[in-house]
Amino acid sequence: MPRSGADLALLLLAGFRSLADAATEELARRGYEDMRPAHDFAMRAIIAGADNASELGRRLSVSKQAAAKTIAVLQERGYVGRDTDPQDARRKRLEVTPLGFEVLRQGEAVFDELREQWQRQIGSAELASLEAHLTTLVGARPVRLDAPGWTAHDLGGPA
Amino acid sequence: MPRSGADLALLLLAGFRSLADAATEELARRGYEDMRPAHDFAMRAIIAGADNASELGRRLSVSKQAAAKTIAVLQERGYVGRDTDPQDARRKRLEVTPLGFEVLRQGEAVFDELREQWQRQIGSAELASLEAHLTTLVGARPVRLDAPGWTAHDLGGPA
DNA sequence: TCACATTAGACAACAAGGTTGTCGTTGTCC
DNA sequence: GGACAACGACAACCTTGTTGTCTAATGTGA
Repeated sequence: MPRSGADLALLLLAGFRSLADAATEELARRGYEDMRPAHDFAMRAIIAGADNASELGRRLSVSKQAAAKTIAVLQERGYVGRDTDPQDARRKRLEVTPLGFEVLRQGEAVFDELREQWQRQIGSAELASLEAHLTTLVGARPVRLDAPGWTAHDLGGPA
Repeated sequence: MPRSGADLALLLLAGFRSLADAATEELARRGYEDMRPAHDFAMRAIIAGADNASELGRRLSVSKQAAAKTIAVLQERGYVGRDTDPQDARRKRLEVTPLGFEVLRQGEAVFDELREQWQRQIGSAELASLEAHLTTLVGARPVRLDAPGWTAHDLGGPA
């Protein structure tokens, strides 16, 4: 049982990686290779209204150039489409394709399965309370997505 | 309250980032700029016996070349020293310097403070149970540090 | 209406932290 | 002694970020 604060941090990271790695693996098994959480986040942001690169960058707290790179990947794989905005010739309007929606749907299903596994392991009430407590803690000191950055190395994993 | 598996994953990530960001900020405030969790992990591994680059790579589930790069940074900042091994001329023996130990000590103090904050927020018993449950879950499906990599972008933050 | 500031997106250069592959040197084992 | 393993160094490259600069399009205020 961890006692130090550092152990607690590591535990949270391990929990996240455990879920995320399993999800990525399963998604790859289902034919969606190289899907990464960031792609998921980006697509959701696009759906939520960030329909151009600059806006997407702002939503993800990332430079517009970085957002453009992510979009390029997503577009290459057919998950998002892009066409010029009739209202503003500077903009390229983004939209998630049916294939993109399919990936999102499957990703959600995979995560839900993983959560059910956890529920079976520690019990429904316990998992719910764990989530509730974490929500309290995180809510009290909200994640600063614009905080100093973390890289794969920081997070204990190879890239 | 989160219900989906994806929300759970995000919650864990948010928890980690919340702690880690706060710790890095505080450490920077105390004069240790550019300290990253990876540096901390690496130093601990060195202390735990990974006293050469190849071994450090293995412990961190990272290539020996990547480990060497991390060591170079740590050495440059005076946190670790290196000298040739009298027993084996191929090896360069690593050792954490007093300055390195000082950073580790302060890092620990910072994390412990953060943990205490959390304890005050949700209660000692609750935090302990959260940790215990997470340990169970993570232990049951151990974090694969050699799994497909996660980058800062994946983790929702800029680099 | 015209000048000026702002914005979108493209492109280039670079940083950090990884990867693989190669190589020379050193150790170990039969 | 010779084959093989392992250490560290070096180089090339990938990914995901970052700035900075540029052009084209748009908005705005005198």
